[in-house]
Amino acid sequence: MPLDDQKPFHASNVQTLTVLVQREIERRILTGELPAGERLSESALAADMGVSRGPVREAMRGLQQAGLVDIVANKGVLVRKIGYDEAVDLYDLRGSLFGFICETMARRRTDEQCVIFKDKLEGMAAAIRADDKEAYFRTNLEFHAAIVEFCGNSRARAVYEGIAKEMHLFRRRGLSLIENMEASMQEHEAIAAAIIAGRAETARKAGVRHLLNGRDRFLATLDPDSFASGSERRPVAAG
Amino acid sequence: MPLDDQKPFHASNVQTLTVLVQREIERRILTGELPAGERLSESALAADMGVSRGPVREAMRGLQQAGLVDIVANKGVLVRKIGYDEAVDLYDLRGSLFGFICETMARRRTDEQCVIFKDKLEGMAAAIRADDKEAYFRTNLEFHAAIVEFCGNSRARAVYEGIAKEMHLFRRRGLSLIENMEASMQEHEAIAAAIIAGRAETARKAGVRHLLNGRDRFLATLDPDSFASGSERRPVAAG
DNA sequence: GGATTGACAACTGTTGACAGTTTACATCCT
DNA sequence: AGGATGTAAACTGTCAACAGTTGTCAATCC
Repeated sequence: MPLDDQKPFHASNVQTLTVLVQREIERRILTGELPAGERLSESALAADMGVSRGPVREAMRGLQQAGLVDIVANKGVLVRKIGYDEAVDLYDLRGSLFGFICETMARRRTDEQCVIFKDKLEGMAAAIRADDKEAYFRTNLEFHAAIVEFCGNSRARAVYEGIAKEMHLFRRRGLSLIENMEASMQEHEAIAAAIIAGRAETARKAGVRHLLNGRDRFLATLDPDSFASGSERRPVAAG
Repeated sequence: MPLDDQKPFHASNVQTLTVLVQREIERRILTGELPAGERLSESALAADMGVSRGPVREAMRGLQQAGLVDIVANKGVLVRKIGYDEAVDLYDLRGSLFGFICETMARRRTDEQCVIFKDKLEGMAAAIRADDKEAYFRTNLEFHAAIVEFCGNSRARAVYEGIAKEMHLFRRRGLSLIENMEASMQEHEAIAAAIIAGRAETARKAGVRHLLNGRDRFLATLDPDSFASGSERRPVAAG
């Protein structure tokens, strides 16, 4: 079982190979180890991980449904390649989902959640005072994760996280640390304030705006020609 | 190949058994032929469809990612059972998605789309005048499908349709024809007017409201105890 | 009588092998 | 020389068999 060599005593090997394989391939895709557009060979992957082709094929089926790979009959499986327009679409969709999640948390939040929530916020503020971009990046992730977790709508959470993973397929060119921490922080404070106050619609708008701002910041740093090297549309749309 | 016996001349059998099997099982689940909570035996399904277990297992993996079944290691696969709270969550999420889709179509709509769109609307109006509930139900579906297609955000469309499928897991108790056609029609007209006028935010709100009204109409017809016969939470939440 | 234990049956997880398709390459014809 | 054609290698799709686990049921022990 070459996938996890160190096998703790009673680690209860109740983990299917398929799950392990899927997780591993997903990791390789998300880290860019397997770049977008790459053609994946079942045999090669199976041999590389020391398993047979069955689990690999099953894992592929899961990754396809998650939108990380495309499967073409009798040809193979390709790491999905996302064009400019699709990237914009994904940002918009994710923004809408995040807005919904903020709105939902604003409706359902509990007191203890608010406490933890304020903690994350303070963590980010501290990172700004220390001018520690790395720490800000980390607490920023925690802040977002907290919202998504606390919203309490588990299906929304799963969909949101799926879209987020999918976006790694194109965001992996210069892993944008946040440049303008102050602006980002203001948006976070607006979100947090609305959620804590229980103002659902305000929270929604703040959440959407935050992610759309992120979208624009990202697209601004981008030469559109760096996209669409595949079979993609041009930046006509989204008007 | 017992699944599709009639094989047209050059129908290019470039269809994987896995896809066929997945579609068939999905159909059985969506029609209620395989009820929620049912335990699915790979061997039985494989034998029933005249294929081996491999394609069936792969299909299951896809259905799991789609949220239609749960897979438990070494025990089997269960048709997913959705509790009351989860149903509410799904309605909310779907409503938000539909709002986003309406908003997006309002931004991107073309003239010819508007023409087709008005056609569907007129079809519904005609069904109301004829007091033909069945026809209204059908054109209603077409109306919704048109919006989802015309919004142009293919990922949003896929996610939305996935959630819609998932909701068949609990909506299948009395397949609600629309009782109050007039109220429903007014909401449709509000959506259509906003989309045609290009008022994105208005369209979004109208879309969300339409689906939330549908949610409330559905929940009202429901004895909460008819749910949650599984391992589910109670209607405590959503406050 | 009730609980525990052990064996058996059924099923899932995984593998290796076979069949059909695609793709690349070398050969042949124009 | 350039293009078409046929062949072979590589890979995917599918299957049948093996190994390991789970759950059941009966026999045994307290």
